[in-house]
Amino acid sequence: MAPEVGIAEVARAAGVSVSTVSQVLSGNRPVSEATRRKVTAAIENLDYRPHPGARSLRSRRTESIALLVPDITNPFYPLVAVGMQDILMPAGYLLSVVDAGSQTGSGHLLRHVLERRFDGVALHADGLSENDRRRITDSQTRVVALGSDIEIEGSDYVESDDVGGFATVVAHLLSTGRRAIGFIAGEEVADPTKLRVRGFREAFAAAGLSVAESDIVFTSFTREGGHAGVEALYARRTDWDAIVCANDLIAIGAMESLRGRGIRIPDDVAVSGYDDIEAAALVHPSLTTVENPAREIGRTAARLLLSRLSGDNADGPTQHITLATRLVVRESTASAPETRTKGMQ
Amino acid sequence: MAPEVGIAEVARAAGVSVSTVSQVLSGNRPVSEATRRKVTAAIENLDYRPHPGARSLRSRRTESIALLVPDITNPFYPLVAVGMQDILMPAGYLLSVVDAGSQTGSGHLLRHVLERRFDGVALHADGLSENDRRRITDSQTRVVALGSDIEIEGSDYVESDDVGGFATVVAHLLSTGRRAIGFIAGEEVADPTKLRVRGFREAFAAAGLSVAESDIVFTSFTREGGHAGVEALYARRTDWDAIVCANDLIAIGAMESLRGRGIRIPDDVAVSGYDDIEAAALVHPSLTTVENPAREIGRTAARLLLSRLSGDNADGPTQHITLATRLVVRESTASAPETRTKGMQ
DNA sequence: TTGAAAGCGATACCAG
DNA sequence: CTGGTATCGCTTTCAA
Repeated sequence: MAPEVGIAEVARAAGVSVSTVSQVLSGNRPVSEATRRKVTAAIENLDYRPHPGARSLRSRRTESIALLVPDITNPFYPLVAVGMQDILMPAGYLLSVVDAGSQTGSGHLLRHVLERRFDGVALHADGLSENDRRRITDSQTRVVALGSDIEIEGSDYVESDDVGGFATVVAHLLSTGRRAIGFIAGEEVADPTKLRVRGFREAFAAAGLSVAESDIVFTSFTREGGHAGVEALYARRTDWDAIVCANDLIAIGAMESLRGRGIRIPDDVAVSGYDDIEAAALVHPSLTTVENPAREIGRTAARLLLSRLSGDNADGPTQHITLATRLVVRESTASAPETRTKGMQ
Repeated sequence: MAPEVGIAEVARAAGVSVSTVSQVLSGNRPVSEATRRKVTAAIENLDYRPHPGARSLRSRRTESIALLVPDITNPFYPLVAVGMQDILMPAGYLLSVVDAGSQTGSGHLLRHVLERRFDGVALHADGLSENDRRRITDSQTRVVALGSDIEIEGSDYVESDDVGGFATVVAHLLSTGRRAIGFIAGEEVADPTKLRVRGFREAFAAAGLSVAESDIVFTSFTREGGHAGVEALYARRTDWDAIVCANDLIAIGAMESLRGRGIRIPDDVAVSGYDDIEAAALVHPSLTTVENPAREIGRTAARLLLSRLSGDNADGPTQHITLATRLVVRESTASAPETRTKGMQ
C-alpha cells in the first residue's frame, strides 16, 4: 500500500546522488559527516528500505543464512537454531530455519534451498546423496555440516563426540552390573546411528565383552521408534536388563512400551537416552542420557560460516570441530538390586 | 565455483529466446510441447537455477513465507511450522522460521523480516506496538496474525478458542470440588494471558463464584515462570487445592516447585496446563491440559496467506478464524480424596 | 569526497 | 505461439 520508495527518491530528498546514498548504507567508502546526516534523515523520513532482491542481484550476497533440519519438532534442532542466532543476529544476518520434514531425503528441498542463494547453509550431511554433495560443492553457497563426519568437499563440519559419548553411557551401564544390554538405534543409514553403534561396540570391547548382532535393532529417531524397538528386542529374547537408545525420544517411547509390558524401570531394566532434551528430566523415572551440546553446536557452526563469508578465512583449510559431551546420570539407570546380579548371565 | 549459468545461456542452448525460457519456467503463457521439451532439456543439462533476486526484482514476489515466533524452543511453534509446511510446500513456497528470541519485543526483528520482502508473514500480533502494526499495514507484505484478536488493519487472523478452552479446564477443576484455585499466568501484557484470564473468570462466574485478584500471579511462559509462580502464590496463602497454569511449561515448572515443597499432586493440589505439548503426557503425574491445535493453526494460517497471495481472494474482507480446543484430562487433576472437601473453605 | 552510468538476471509488455 | 526490449532497484566501476 505504501508508495514504495526507492533509492532515487532518497537521493533526491537528500540532494545527493544515488551512489552516495548507497555508500552511506554500505559504508563502503568515506562519506562526509554532513551528507551522511542528510541522507540518514531522508531515509528515516521516507521510511526507505532497500530491496533485497535488487541488492543481492548486484552484490551477490543476501545477508541471510539457512539452517536445514530433518525434523523441526525434534527439540534438538531448535536449540541449534538458537545457538546460531546467538552469533548471526549481532552480525546482521537473518537466520531461517527450514524443515525438511516429510521430504524424502533432503534432496528436493536441498535444491530449493540452494536456489534461494542463502549466503550460507548449515545442515546434516548424512542422508545426502553423492549427487547432493556435488551440488553443494558446485554451488556458490557456503555450507557447514552438522553432527557428521561425512566429507563435503571444501565444507567445514562441527559434530559432537557421538562415539565417545555413547561409549560413556554404555560403560556406565556395564559398571552397574548390567550385561544383557539391548540397543535401539535410529535409521540404519543415518550417520549418527553409525557413530553411536561404534560407541556401543567400543564400550563392550573396552570391557573385554563381545556384542551379539541381534542385540541391536534399527528403527527411527522418534517415540514410535522406541515402541517398535522394544517389540523387536523382546521378539528376540526377554531377559534384557538394560536398553540403551540412540536418542531421548526413542528412550521415552521405549519406557512407555516397557511399562506397558509390566516391566519396572530401573529395577528390571535400565534405560538410557541421548541428547538430554528438556523432556529427559521430566519423564518418570527421569532419564539417564548424554548431553549433546546443541546450542554450542549452533554457535560453532555459525562462527565457521561467518569466518568463511567475511573473507578473513574464506579459503583456509577445511575445519573439523568436535565438541565434547557429558554423561547425565538420572533415575532410569539406578543400580540393579543385589538379587539381579546373581540371577543373570 | 560453477560458471554460474543464466537464462541467456539456456535460451541459446535451446535455440529459443529468453522470453520463451521464462515462460516455460513460469507457465504464464502457452508454449508448444516441442519447445518446452527443448528448454527443459537445456535447463537440466546446464543445471540452470534462476536467480531469486533478479526474479523478485521484476515479479515482486519471492515465493517464500516467514513464520516469526517469539521462542522457537517452545514446542508449540515448531508444530505451527509443520502445519504451515503441510500447505506451503505443495504450493511451491519455502517456509522460513525466524526466532525473535532474545529480541526485546519483536520490533527490531520485525523490520528486518519485512525488509526481506517475504510474500507473507505469520506472527503473533500481541507484543506489537502501534508503530509495528502500522509498519505492517504500510508494507507490501501480507500478514496473518496468530493466536490473538489484536487487529492489524487488513490482516486476517487465526486463533484457538483460548477463552473457552481455559474456562473448560477451570470448570473441570471446580466440578471435582476444588475451590482454592490459584492461577499462574504468563506475561501480563501478552494477549494469550488476557484471554486465558478471561476464561478463568468466566468459569468462576458460570459457577456463581467470585475470583480474588490475589489468586492470579503473572510470570512468564516458561518452566522458570512456573517456579516463580508457585513462590508468589504461596507467599499469599498456603491452602491452595488447585493451581491452573497458562501453559504446559509453566505447569511443569510449578509441579517441580510443589514437589520441592513436599506437596502431593493431585492429592494435595491439582495442577493443569494448556497447549498439550508432548511433554505433558510424559511428566509424572501426567498433566491435565487443553489441546491447542497448533498444527491446524499453522495449516489455517498458511491457507489464509495463500488465498490472499493467489489473487482469488486478494481483497476480500478480513477473516477471523477461531479453532476449537479440547480438554485432556490426565492424572494431575484426579479427584480430590473424600477427606479434603470437608476441610476446605 | 562525490556523481554518472553501466550492468546484475530475470519478467512482462508490446509486437509479430 | 514466439521474439525483442524496457525495466525492476540497487551496487560498483570509472571519472571527476
